[in-house]
Amino acid sequence: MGFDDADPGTVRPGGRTARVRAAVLRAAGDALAERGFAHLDLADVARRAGVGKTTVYRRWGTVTGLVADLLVDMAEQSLPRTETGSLLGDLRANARLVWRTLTDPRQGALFKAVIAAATCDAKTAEALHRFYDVRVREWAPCVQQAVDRGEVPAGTDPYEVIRAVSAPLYYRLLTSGERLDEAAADRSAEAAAAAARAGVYLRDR
Amino acid sequence: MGFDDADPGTVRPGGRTARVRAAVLRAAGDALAERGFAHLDLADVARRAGVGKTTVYRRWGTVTGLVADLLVDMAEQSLPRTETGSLLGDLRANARLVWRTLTDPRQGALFKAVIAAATCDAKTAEALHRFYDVRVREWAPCVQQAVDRGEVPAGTDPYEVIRAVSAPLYYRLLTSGERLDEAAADRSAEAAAAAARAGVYLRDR
DNA sequence: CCCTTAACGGGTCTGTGGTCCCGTTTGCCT
DNA sequence: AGGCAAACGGGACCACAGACCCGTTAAGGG
Repeated sequence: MGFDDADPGTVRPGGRTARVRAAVLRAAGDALAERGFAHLDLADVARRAGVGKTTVYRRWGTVTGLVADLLVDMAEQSLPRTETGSLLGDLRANARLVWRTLTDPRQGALFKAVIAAATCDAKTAEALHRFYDVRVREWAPCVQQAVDRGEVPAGTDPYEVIRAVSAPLYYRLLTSGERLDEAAADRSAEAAAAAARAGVYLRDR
Repeated sequence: MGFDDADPGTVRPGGRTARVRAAVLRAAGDALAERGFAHLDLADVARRAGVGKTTVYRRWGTVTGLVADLLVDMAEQSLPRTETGSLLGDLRANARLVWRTLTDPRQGALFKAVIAAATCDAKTAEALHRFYDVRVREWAPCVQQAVDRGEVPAGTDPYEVIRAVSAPLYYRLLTSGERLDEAAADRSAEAAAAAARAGVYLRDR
């Protein structure tokens, strides 16, 4: 007795299994970016990946399940942050990175789709939260450095500052028809820096 | 010859037609809040509304089409803003209104679903943009009043300030697992006010 | 207060997204 | 290197979302 049968792909993760996963996730990203979350068909993903559709259904089961795994994969490939020596410079670098990502045709559409998927399924939402957690952690140190330099008050919450940089860009992407431009990115960095200097992001007040 | 046949519901918009629309939109909102965008079934909406499913398919056709009409309806019922006499007070009132909306179980889920739908269809996205445009326009005057009072520099873009208040709340709702609390609402209002005072939202620089 | 016809509703049909079965390939352990 | 079973692949199968047909109800104009 016992739970002999684990999820497919966990017992023999090497060789073919890994190749199949890579091909399917790649295809899923493409399909998601091109056709959007609502029109995603797992059979189409299988076709693009050159894989049997049974395989996709067996290993991922649903669209949201596939997106969740895609997010795990995306979280693993984190880009390193750049350091400029000032808080505003660092935040601006971060804002422009986000801006470039969201305005890139493939990436922008992909992020929209992934966010849509996360609103429809708890597991996927969890994966999305992890993804952003990784990104925020990567950039948070620049705020601590600013505290050490005396640019912002001690006790400033680094995570809140970093999130404040991205928030306006995502909000605009999702709720506004206006084009995201570089000026918007710089503005969001400046706003976050100004608020941080003013002590808005101090912990427990 | 000619395009005699307009969209259903446009030629005889009174009486039964209006009742059906109201019932269906109400049911759609309920279903969307309960089951989410991905699991929305038009036949289920019809059942909840006490209406034939043929009617729903004929008038709205697709899930995203229905959501788009729901957004038009939502945009029409705009709540009046409150005035407190200071920019920070007004922004805080706005932030708390958004916060209350997003943390309300039904409304919060509904907004998530509606945003998800908008990422999947251009028409729906258009409707969503209009919805937020209405909301932002409703609140923008408080920024102009702050300019008149000398609280923020002349040339400050009112729309940018109002959007800056909502952005962190929506960003957190969508990308973070953490609970949205009143403190977060107040912080977003303070951040927007601080950035506005610092001249971050000045037009054309 | 009719008459026209826009709009609704039940019933039926069909295309396709998703499941299942079973034979084949290939990791991985000894 | 050999063998066991994990994972894959093709294709048949099934359930149901969504289209269609046609008879019924009730707006709205004269």
